[in-house]
Amino acid sequence: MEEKNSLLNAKERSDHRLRKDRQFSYIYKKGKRKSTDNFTLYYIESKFNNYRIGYSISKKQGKAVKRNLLKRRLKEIVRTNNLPVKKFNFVLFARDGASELDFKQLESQVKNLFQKFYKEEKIEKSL
RNA sequence: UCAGUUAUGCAGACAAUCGCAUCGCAAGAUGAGGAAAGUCCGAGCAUCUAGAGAACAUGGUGCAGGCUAACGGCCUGUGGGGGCGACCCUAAGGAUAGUGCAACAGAAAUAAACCGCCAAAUUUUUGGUAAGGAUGGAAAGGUGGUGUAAGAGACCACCGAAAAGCUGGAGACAGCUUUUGCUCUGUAAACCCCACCUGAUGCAAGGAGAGAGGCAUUUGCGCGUUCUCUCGCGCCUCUUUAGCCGCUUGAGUUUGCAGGCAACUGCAAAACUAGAUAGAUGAUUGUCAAAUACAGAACUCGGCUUACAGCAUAACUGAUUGU
RNA sequence: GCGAGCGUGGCGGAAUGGCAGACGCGCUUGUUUAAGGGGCAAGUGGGAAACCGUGUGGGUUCGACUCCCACCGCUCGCA
Repeated sequence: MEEKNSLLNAKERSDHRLRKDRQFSYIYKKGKRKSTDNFTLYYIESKFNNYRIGYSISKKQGKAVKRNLLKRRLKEIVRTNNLPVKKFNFVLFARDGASELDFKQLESQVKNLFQKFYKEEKIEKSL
């Protein structure tokens, strides 16, 4: 099993990222979702013993610098708190106003969002 | 000291922990901008089956000379405009090559008599008159005089305009002289004329590789159109979502010397390492007076335009006070 | 990244360089009706006024929605 996974993920990088448009559309269409004021989390179960996450930030959020900064901060928050769970795929969608928040506000909102997800799926995980 | 003009520079640094991208066996090394932006111009490069010349078409540029690979850029000047000044702004060829347009107002808009003035007749007419009024963005050069019935470049002085000549300058143009009639409204960011330039499409180009279909045996095809010349080739259409190449060292940068008023050029030396593809720089803490503006490479250069916190430096101008 | 187009009342959408807002929809008032709907008539950019108004700022012109330049916003195409 371990071997099979490593084979399947041979081309994947170590950062557990979703990158293909097809994967995004699939999760938007088939997945469940949870929301806070500025974010929506789409998620779906996966058959692999792994997780992957994608970030979506529309052009309405601002110019390139603002969008890049927001995405970096989201990636940092997800990484340091070890939020995602294996056997799931996620899309973290930033809604209007998200780029105006500072790092601490972002962190509390994203944590909140994942807690909602844990509760729904009955996953035991403490932050 | 106050007010101002011009030019230039910086665009956080260092340390610690965790994390990202490229290269590398590894250790490790390197890792966004002055505008990377807008995509407004000019090129390289690639493809359209190759190239040269002429004419036309299309689009563009527009004071002169120079710089440049090139430009609609830059420099030095000329004319015009603004400022006491340092200095700044300027799409600035041609309106006697032709055509078009100029609403409303006004008597009349490129051609004149509405009011007024003068004369004659005489009770509402005729003739003269562009000085004055009124309209307009624009009304037949302007001001003052002579003159006259009243007037008028009809004549005179000064200013202005046009043409010709001479002088200076590389030239744009400037200065001077003479003559002319003051005959000649504005608009070319209206068509246009003149001079010069100009094939199209953009790395989502395209290439390698892979695949499918159609036409056909000497006609056909080959960069907007036509013609001339030299040539070439079986032709046409479509797919390729993943990956590979294109993908970074260049008309480049810095320093020194030399030439040039300058833009810039020549020579010598030195250093050079972003190349991603859901697209790499973040989080936390400490120190510096503070770290905060505009903002993120996407084939590559040269410009232009626009955005911009906090400063720093140099030269110059005007005013005031003191010596 | 590259390319193309658009911007005028509340909405759609006209307007040779010459009174901005034709025309349609909507809205308001009056009238008709027992009432509503419908019909008919009038009005409808902002402002007390001066005046300002065609995305914004300049320019050309006597005069600009229209021509030129720069910027802003929106839409579409190219995988």
